Amino acid sequence: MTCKEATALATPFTYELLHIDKHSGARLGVLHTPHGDIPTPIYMPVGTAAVVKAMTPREMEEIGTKILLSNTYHLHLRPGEDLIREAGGLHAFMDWHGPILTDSGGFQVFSLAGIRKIHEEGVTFQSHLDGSKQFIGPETSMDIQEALGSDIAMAFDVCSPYPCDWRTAKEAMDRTHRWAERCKEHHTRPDQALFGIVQGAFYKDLRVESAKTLRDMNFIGYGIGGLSVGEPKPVMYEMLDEIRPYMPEDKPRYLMGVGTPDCFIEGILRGVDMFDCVLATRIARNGTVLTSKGRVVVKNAQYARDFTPIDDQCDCYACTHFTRAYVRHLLRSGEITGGRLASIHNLRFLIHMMEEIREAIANDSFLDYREEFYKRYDLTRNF
RNA sequence: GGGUAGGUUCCCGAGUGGCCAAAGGGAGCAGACUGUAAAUCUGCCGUCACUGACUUCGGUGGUUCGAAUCCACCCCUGCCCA
Repeated sequence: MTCKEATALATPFTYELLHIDKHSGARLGVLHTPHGDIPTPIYMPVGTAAVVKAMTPREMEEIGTKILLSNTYHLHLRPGEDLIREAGGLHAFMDWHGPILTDSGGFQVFSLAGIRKIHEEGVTFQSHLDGSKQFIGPETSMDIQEALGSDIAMAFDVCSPYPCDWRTAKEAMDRTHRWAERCKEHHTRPDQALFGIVQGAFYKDLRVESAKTLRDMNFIGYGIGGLSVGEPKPVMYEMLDEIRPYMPEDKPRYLMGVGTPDCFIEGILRGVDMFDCVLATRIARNGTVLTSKGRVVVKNAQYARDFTPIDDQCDCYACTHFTRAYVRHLLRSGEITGGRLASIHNLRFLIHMMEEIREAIANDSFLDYREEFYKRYDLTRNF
């Protein structure tokens, strides 16, 4: 046994598959991390800049958050990982003592496409903050994530757009695999798990190849990247169906960036364990809330005199104390509290949904839950 | 009473003979948002029978081929003097 293998055995990370729903195949599990256990399936709220926008860690805890996301690229540029290390790591810095997953910066290579150049070595880009020239490669990303001290680090990947021709998708995928190898090679922290990321755009052969290749690299868990980048939902579901047979049963699967209620259900049905998404908090600040009956653009005029809660089925602070009319008033007045209340609600909505889903899976009734959901939830406006 | 600045589409405000249904804000209305360059962005915002027509820039009358823009008088508002 090599030293590295010994460390791997000693790693405080384990995924336990607790139960598989008899009828749907949905997975119920738990991920043990140094900062606590995470029941799966799980929704992970996103705190890009070491904060879930408009929320305090105490509030995150109150709504039942089990794990947060943060971001390598953004924290690297500001305030810098050295400062965060000096502060005692990301957990101490932001006063969140539960598990944290950091995205590698790979998505920013994709979303900030206009100001970067991808080479084999890594990515050179212009800082979106001050225009200065920057570089992040697989090793840099690992160094930053280790300095941040997140519980789960993601490999530095190349996310291709939709649509994307096969050759470009293949190149992005191959590079993702080479970079995954380099990430694994460079990564040292035994108290931090490293997840590889499946790519392959919207080509079944590539997705399968990617899933197999990464499986053979033996990561602790697997991200499924490059989805929900503008493709129709059925296309995404098809990709999930395709790779499922090649995803290790005993490892967690994380569908990156996905976060509408219906995508949760369809993802879980296809074996996904983890999700993250900015949608809930972003649409909240922009005046839309999620409810058990579907989305409600609460800032619209029709709710001016609606003195009922955002969602009468919800137990969150916003729903148990305030009305749609009031939240709408705050949102329209540009009052920070409007975005805060809507964020509290939307996050709680998704977290609570996952709680219900886990219970349904435990009872082998996930298909019934799914049917009920589609019956009551209006999807005519996309999510 | 005298002087002076001004009255523009819901509000503020630009326009000072045709390119003006009239810049730009704001407000309002709606849409978008899926590993957060997002408390952001986009569209509409006089009326209608909407690739066109009609009504509008304090009021009335006038000059002109043509007026929110020029002239006369009137009404109103701010400021200064008495």
